[in-house]
Amino acid sequence: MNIKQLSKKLGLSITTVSRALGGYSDVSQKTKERVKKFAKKYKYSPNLNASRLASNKSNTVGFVLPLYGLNANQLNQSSFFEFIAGMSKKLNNENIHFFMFFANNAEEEKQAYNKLIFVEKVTKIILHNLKTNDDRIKLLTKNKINFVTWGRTKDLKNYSWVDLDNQGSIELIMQNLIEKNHKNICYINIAENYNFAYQRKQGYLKSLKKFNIKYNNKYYITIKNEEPTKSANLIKNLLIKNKKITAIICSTEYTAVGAIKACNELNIKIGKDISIVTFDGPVVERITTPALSAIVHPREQLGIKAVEMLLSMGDINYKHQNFMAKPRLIDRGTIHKVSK
Amino acid sequence: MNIKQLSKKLGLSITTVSRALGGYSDVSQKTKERVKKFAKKYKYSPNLNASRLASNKSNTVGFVLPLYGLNANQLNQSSFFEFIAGMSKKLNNENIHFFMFFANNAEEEKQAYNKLIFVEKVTKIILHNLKTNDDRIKLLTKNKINFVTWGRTKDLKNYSWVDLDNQGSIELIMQNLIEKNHKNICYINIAENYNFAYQRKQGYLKSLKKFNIKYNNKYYITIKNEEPTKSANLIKNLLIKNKKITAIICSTEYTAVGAIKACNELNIKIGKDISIVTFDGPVVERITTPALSAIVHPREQLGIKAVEMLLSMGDINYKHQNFMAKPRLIDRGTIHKVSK
DNA sequence: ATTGACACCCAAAACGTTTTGGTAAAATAT
DNA sequence: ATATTTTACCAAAACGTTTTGGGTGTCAAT
Repeated sequence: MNIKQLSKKLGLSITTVSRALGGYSDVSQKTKERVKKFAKKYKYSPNLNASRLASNKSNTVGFVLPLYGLNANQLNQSSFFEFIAGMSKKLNNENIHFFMFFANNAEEEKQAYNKLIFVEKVTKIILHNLKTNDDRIKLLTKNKINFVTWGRTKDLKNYSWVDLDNQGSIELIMQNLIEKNHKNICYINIAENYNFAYQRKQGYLKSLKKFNIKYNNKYYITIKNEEPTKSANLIKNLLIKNKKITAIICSTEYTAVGAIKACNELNIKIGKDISIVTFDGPVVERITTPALSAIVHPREQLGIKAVEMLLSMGDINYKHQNFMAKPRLIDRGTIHKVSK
Repeated sequence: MNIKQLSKKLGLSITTVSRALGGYSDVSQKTKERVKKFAKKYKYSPNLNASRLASNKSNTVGFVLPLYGLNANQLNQSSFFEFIAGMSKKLNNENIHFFMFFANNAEEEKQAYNKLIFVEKVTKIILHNLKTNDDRIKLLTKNKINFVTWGRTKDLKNYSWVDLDNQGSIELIMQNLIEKNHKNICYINIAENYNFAYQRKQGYLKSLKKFNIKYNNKYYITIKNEEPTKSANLIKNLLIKNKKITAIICSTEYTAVGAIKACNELNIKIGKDISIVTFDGPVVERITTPALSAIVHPREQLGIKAVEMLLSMGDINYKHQNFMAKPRLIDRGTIHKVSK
């Protein structure tokens, strides 16, 4: 069933049918309803290719998912799923399409963005995994693509973003630990060229300052290759050399796996001899006894907000917005009190 | 740059340019090359909407990813990523598009398939998470959609599939365990209405028979809600009541988390007092000391094969094919030898 | 010299929408 | 009663491709 056949059935012109379905005001209420009823009855759904061609609007949000590096064989995949779940909830409601490219390496990722813009002619994109300086922002701005980022660059100019409160969440952990008399707190971060890692470091440093604890550079480690066995060894070394350490904060679930492994091998009791706190790990959180304490973020909400912003960008008087998710610290019992 | 402008630059008709780029034989080799050179030079890429409208071909493979149930907040997300990585490698090469819907519940999932067929007008779909009897196969067959399934129904009639060797992989584990004198082997499965769970059960039973071990119904459990704490409690109970158990096979990584937790809490040493084997868990595998032994599947290869089949379905003399991935058992040291 | 086959090219139609630029009739204002 | 505005509709053009159904010129065979 196409619009021509439908209009014939209705005894109306193609124009009127199209405009009735589009909700235009130059069609009477009565006709609109009749058209919609018929469309439903005959299961008419406009040919998207024709519609997009004619209107020159894609009504599609683009997204590139890297399947390598930070995201490959790693746990934070679940964070993507949550974010995507949020996006798709909003998009399904609004009847907007969602087009995703998958990139198996950096080259494909770059290509994917170009394809989104120049081949798919998508005009709305959600960007994520931001670097402290991110070329993609230039590319999108230059080509007049509406975009919202999930994450931030160091320089926050002229774009809309949603993000976790990276700095705030580590401050929350630090405050909690320090209130329990922890002074020798390790933070195992990932490479700082990811801006969220950079922000978390800032939070770590700021908390130390706030509570008058001297920064000890042995206590701050960045791990590039997150392979758990490797991080386990690093952390083992750290614990052997620095007996004073009473708490470890892990930036990713993979690192937390390493920390657990290290503690097990050294026969250090988690939640008794040492506190471990991690970020958003759906599985590892629950593996130890007691279960790992963790920062939890409403990632789905982030996805919803991002799409909301993106869709409202059509308005002429749209001004750049941002949304920062509130972290929650769930103490499952791996944060212990240290005697003074 | 559109085809009209490009043809003007070339001094050729629109037809010839279109057919040159399409590789038709009624354009001279020389012209073809010239056209392609110009197309590259001026970064011409055909308007997909116009092209699809005119040719009535979508050149798009559809996929529905459920974000609930088995897949939500679970680990086997990584298995999707691997499969998708395979698909996208193949598709990116072939310049075929990949359209994905995300479904947050059963209703949305059903809708998503309908949208793929009737709105997006996709003619090729990859199906997964098959039930032992699966309605979707009827839907697709009825609407003449080409499809390949990842997984199988109980009834294997008239479709092409790729799959893990579920039965074979559990037989592999069983053989390995039994050779090491294990006789009291538990298998923790998930709900049997997923066909892969059903197949694995068959493998379990077959192995027992083969080695003349009597089936003990206390040793076979299915877990519906895979929440690790719950499985941990179930497994704890099991171990307390059945002291003879020397090996546990876990069907999913989440269950393995439960098993690890149970053993830790009961102070049973994994790899010494008890053997644990799991399926394809990228993280949990590596958390224990020694690391969990596991069945590993080449899921990426599965994705590649599925797409290959799907694309070759254009041929008139295509016959249904299937591909079963070979499992590997990686013994990382959690399989111990039992004294006779 | 004529015919047939072949290589190479093209104008126009078609795909199914949306949008433009109207018109006629009805309602309202003068 | 007439002029103006508003309401409700429509024919035709446009979007950028692919496909159809040709055509012309060249070359070899007769």
